[in-house]
Amino acid sequence: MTPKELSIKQISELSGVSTATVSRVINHNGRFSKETEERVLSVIEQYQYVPNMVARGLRRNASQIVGIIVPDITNEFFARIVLRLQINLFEKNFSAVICNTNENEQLEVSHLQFLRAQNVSGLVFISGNPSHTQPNPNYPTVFIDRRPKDVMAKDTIIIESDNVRGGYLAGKALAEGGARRIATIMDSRMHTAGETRYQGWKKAMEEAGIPILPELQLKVPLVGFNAAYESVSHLLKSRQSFDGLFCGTDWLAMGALATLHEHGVHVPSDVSVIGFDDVSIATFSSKPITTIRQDAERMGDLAVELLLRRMEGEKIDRPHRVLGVELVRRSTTG
Amino acid sequence: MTPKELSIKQISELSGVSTATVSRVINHNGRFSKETEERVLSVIEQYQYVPNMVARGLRRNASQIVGIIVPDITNEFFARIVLRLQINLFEKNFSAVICNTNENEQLEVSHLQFLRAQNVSGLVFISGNPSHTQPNPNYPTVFIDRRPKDVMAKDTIIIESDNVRGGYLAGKALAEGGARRIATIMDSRMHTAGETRYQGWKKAMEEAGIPILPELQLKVPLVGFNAAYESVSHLLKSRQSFDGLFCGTDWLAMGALATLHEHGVHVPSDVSVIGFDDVSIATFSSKPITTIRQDAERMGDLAVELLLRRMEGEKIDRPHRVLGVELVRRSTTG
DNA sequence: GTGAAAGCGCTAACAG
DNA sequence: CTGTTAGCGCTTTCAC
Repeated sequence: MTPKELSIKQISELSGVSTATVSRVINHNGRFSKETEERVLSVIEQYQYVPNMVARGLRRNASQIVGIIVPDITNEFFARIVLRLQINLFEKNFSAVICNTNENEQLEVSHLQFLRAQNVSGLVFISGNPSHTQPNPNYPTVFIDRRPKDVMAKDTIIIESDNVRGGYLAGKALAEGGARRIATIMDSRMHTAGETRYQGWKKAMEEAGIPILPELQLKVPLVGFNAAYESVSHLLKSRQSFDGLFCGTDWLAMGALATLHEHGVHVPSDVSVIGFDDVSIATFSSKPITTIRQDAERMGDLAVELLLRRMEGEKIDRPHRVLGVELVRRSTTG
Repeated sequence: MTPKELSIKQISELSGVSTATVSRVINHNGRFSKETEERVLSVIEQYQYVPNMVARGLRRNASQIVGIIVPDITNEFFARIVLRLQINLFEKNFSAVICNTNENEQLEVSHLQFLRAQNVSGLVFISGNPSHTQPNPNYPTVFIDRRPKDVMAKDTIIIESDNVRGGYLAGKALAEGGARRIATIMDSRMHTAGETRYQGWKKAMEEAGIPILPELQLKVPLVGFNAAYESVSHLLKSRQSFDGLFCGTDWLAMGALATLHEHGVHVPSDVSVIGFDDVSIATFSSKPITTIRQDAERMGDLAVELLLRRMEGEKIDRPHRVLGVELVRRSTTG
C-alpha cells in the first residue's frame, strides 16, 4: 500500500556513480569531487529524492525518532511543552512520537516497549514515572516536571519548576492576605511535583505561624475540575471552615471555585484561592485565578537541548535544572 | 548511544532454531510445531525480546507509523482529536508522529517530506491543506475538519462536522433571539470549515429575512483571542452597531467578549454571541458561551478506523463523513 | 576520489 | 514443519 519511493540505487544509476558516492554526498562525508557532487545533487533535486530514514536508522542503529511519554496531551500545560519539544526536535531533524499514558502504568509499559521496538533515539517523560521494566535499556532520557520515583543515577536529566518556591509563594500570598485556616487540594498520587509544592506551602505556613489542619488537606485521585468540585463540596458540607485554598493545578482551582460559588461562598472575601500552572483558563475563567506560573516553553526548549547533547554522548554538567516560577495575582486573592 | 537490543538472531540461537522459525512464531505464520513455538516464546519472554520494527518496516516497506499533521496541538479542539487518534492507533500497534505546522505551508511541506523519509504507513491531516508537492506519493490519507483545496479523487477520505448546519443553527438562534444586525468573525484564510459555517449562517439569515451587512463581516488572520479582541474593538470604535455576533471558534468568541465587556456592551442583552467547537473555555469562561458543539472524539475514532481500512487496501464505501453538531445554549444568548 | 561488498534485523520465497 | 538464502535501502570499511 505504501507507495514505493525511489532509492539511493536509482539515484546512483541516474547520476552514473556508485551508491557509496551518493551516500557520501548526501551526508557531506567528503571524498568526492565538486563535479560529482553537483551532478548527484541535481539528480536528487530533480527527482525529489528523500533518503529513507528507516534504512539509515537500521544501518546506524539510530532512528531519528524521540519518544514522548505524556499523561494527557489534552492538558494545556503538557500540550505547551509537547509543542516546543516537537518544534525543536523537528529543527534538528528528529520526529516526535507522542504517547498518552493517561497516568496508567500498565499502558506506560506497553508504550515503552513499543518505542523500544521503534528503536527510538531518546525518550522524554513529561510528568511520568519511568516504568520499572527490568531490562529497560538505558536510552538517553529526560524527565520533565516530575522526578522519577526510583533512586537514579546522579546524571539523570531532570527539568522541573521550582515547585517548592511555587508552593511557598502561594502559601505566603494566602497568609499575607489574612487567611488563617488554609486548605490545600492536591493530587493524591503525590508525585514529586505535588509533593514539593506542598512542602513549600508548609514552609510558608510555618513562617507565618499558621497551623496546618489535617482535616483541611484534601487529596484527589484525578487532577481535573470534577475531582476538585466534589472534594471541596464535601469539605463545605462537613462544615469545616476555611479562608484560604491552595490548589495543585489551575483546573483544580476551577473546580473549587465552582463549588464555592454554588455554596454562596465569596471569593476572595470569604476564601482566597490560588492555583498552579497558569494555563489559559486561569486568565479567562469567570473569576481570573491567582496562580503560580510555570514556564512550559522553556521546559520544552531545555529538554531538547539537553536530550540532544546526551544523545551525542556529551556529559551534561548540571543535569538537574530547576526553573523559576512566578506568582501571578488575579481575582481570587484579595 | 542507543543501547543495543538483542536481535532475532540471538533468539534463534538461544532457542536452537533458525531465524525464519522465530520470525514465523512471532508473526503467527504457522508452519511450526507446538513445541518449537513454546520454546521460542519462552526465550522471548525470558529475554524480553521485542522485534525491531525498523527492520521489519524496511523489509515489508511498511512502517507502523502514522504521521499526523496538525496546526497547533495547543488548541484544545485539535488536542482532543489527536488524543483519540493516538489511543486508537496504539491499540492497533501503530505509533503517531505529530507534526505542528502552525498553519505554515512551508513548514508543512518539510514535515511531509520528513514523514515520507520515515516511510510512514499513512497520514492524517487535521485541518490542514495537503501540500502541493508535485510528486507527493499517494499515501493512505484522511483529512479531518478541513477539506483539501485541490480537486481530489472521489475516494478521498474526509471527516468533518456538519459545518453548514452548525452555522445555520447559530444564525437561527441569533435571529430567534431577536438580533437583526448580526456580525460574524471568521478566519480570513477561509478554509472549507470556516467557509461552510459562514454559508450555513447566511442561509439562516435569508430564512429570517435578515440582511447581511458587509461592514459587519469581520475576518481575522489568526484564530485566537487577541485577533478577535482587536478586530471587534475596531468595529466598536467605528460605531457600527450590531446586536448579534457569530464567531468561528470559541476562542474568537472569548476575545470578542472581552472587548465587548470593556466597552460596556452587555452580553446578551445588548449583543448575543455564539461560538463554535465547545472547548472547555466555553463552559468555564466568565460568561459561559453559547456554542456549536463538535464531536472531536468521534472524529478521531472514525479517522483511525477509515485510515486503517484504507491501508488494508479496502475500498471505503462512504469516504466522506459528515458528523452532527449541536447547539449548546449558555449565557451569551438570551 | 571512487567503487565493491558486507551487513544492520527482519521477512519471504524456496527447498527439503 | 524447518532451514537456507536473498534482499529491503542505506552506510561504511577496505581496496584501488
